[in-house]
Amino acid sequence: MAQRRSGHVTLLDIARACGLSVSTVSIVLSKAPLSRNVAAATRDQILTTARQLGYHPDAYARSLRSRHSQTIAVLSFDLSDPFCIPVVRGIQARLDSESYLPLLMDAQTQRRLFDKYLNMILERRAEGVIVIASWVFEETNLLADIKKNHVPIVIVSRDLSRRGISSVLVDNEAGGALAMRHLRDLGHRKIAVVRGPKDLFDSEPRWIGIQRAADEAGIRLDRKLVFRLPNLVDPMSGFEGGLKFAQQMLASKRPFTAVLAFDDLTALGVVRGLSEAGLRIPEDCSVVGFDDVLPAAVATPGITTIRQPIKEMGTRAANWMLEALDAREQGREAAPRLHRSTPELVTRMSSAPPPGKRVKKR
Amino acid sequence: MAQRRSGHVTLLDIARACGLSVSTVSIVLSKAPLSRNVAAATRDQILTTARQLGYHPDAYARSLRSRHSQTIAVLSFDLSDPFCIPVVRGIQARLDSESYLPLLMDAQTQRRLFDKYLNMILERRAEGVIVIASWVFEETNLLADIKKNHVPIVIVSRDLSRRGISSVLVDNEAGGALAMRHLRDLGHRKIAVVRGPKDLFDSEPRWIGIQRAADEAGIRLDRKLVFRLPNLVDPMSGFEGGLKFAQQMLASKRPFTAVLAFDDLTALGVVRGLSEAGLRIPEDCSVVGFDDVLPAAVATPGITTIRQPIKEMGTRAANWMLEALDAREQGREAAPRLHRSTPELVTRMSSAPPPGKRVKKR
DNA sequence: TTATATTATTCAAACGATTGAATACCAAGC
DNA sequence: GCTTGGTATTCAATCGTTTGAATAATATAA
Repeated sequence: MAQRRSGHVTLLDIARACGLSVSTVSIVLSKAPLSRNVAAATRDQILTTARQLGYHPDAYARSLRSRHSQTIAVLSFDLSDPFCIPVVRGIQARLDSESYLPLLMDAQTQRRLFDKYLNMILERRAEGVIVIASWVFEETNLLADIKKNHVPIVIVSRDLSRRGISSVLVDNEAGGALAMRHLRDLGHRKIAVVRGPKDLFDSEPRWIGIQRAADEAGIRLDRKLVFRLPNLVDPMSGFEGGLKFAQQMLASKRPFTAVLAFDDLTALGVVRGLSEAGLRIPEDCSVVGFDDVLPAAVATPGITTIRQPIKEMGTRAANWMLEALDAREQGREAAPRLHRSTPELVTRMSSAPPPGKRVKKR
Repeated sequence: MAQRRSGHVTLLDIARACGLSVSTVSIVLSKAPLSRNVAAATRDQILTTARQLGYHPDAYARSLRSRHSQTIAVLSFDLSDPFCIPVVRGIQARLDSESYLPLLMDAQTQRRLFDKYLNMILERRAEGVIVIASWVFEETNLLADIKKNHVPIVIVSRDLSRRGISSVLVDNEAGGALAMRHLRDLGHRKIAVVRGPKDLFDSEPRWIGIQRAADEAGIRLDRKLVFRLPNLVDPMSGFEGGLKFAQQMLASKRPFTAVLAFDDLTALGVVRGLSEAGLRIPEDCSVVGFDDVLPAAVATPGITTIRQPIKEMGTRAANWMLEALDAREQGREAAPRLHRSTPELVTRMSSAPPPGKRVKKR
């Protein structure tokens, strides 16, 4: 384990140990085309000495020279949101077989950190950026710096395709409608709704879908039973919002037999609020969420929800990124794309026919 | 936005645009000591041109030269485990003010990925590694390669201090005892236990603490009501294990009024299993978890649990890392340390006195 | 025997930044 | 007029790797 001035073993160390030049060693260790006419004996000698000395090529030197960082930045707006991890998993799954390293960054819902990481992405010469963000945050020129440097971008959970950025997200409107239709099918007519916060992209289309399906079913939504979450700072605030609004619903004395929540955490908050008031879920009131994240699945009763194919969305984003990188390699510029994944109803235990209308079993 | 052969703006671009040498530009932009005797006019000119051209220093070139990657790797055994994120948050919180970038890596409970990332850590010349791992995985020489290269290591959630690695973890034994004493205080005598899997470091000490507290309270644990989780592959398997064992408990026909679960996900599984059989939590049976992760807090009933100060543990780990880096800077080698955080009982709604023993309110 | 190819290895110039040493300029001191 | 001492800027080497071009040694063809 020969150590030199720097703590790490370099090509030069190996070259010296073998009595060869740095070039030869490099050619062999990086499996360059030329290595096919390096004598087998020499090759073996280099390989074994490298192993003995514990050689690890310096990614910095290599990237500097080769002009490839082999890095794809994954900038998440909030890693503590259970939504993000499956996206990341999907990305990792696709990137695992490639030689790219996903560079995970967590903006923690803070604009300052978002900017800071954007800057690091540029400095670290990431070859592409996958952004997981539902924020609106006046993003007009947030990603401008990235685009200016011709770094391909793919965004998950937000439609920026008209700004020229490839986007993959769930069909929120269809999802909202799906949730509403599920409640209608069960026989509910009086439905409370907790809408998402203003600065979240998903909020509006989901609400539109809900209204559309309500109209189609001839259900009139009681304005007093429609709430709107304040801006979220972390996943817990969705829960707390749901809890608070559940109390308000009850306090309003308006009749309702089901609650359609903006997302799963909100739904869990609603369940808590209603339960504390002595209501049983789903016997006295149904609750439906959105997303299908882990906490919704492991709660009891399990939350009926609209599933986003989260992991698949991540994989798709990674796939597009690889294609964009390929295109750029060939001098082309990949055209921005848009994909709306189809949401899916996951029926768990938090929804059932309204009280006094037990038509289906359970 | 002058682009050169590489897509990025370099010092040379700025130097040319200003009619100065690369050195001067570098000195100004990197705020080197020499910059104090660069004429103010020159300085301004450089600064504004840099901004205009959209200059971002190349981290690779800089690190290669300065021999500092400004990177601390954070290798998590499974990011989808709700335990990991708060640790990461704690690390980020401490590192945010420093110029170090946390390089997040997710081994997804796969040995192969763990190795792969370990290798990347070396290649990317991370200056330190914080490992979040409770695995046993015959780690004898897993981290050997890292140590050989004199990269400081701090491990979270595992005691490797006798192997010379600084370790911060919760006092599992105290936590186990705390949980048991809580149930005893409520009046429980017949308690089922779901032990952790063999290859998880936490399993044994928690079990020891539970037994110790049971002994002290004169509680005899019914062997038929003690279960052991199989090895976990993801957070859901804890849930499924709890669910399955709850069914076995009931099938065994042995009497019990409380369940002490290995962790929160397991506790949630137990709650589900008992609920499906018609038992009410906590009226008919109490359930206690361990860790205090998000799903335990947002479930209804909220899970009574033993809280680990997870974020603080992350912060401490980061702090030690910075100190170790400092020490190394000065040629010293920081001595390995060990900290056992004090666990704390968080009383929620899943625990209450046993049926027929309603002594306390509620 | 000389030219030509093939095989095995090395030279040397990058990549983009940093930095100790060098240079040029100019004023002041003797 | 020559040194001394700032001030302002540049030279040139360096970090560890890659790679097109060059070289050397050997084998094959003419």
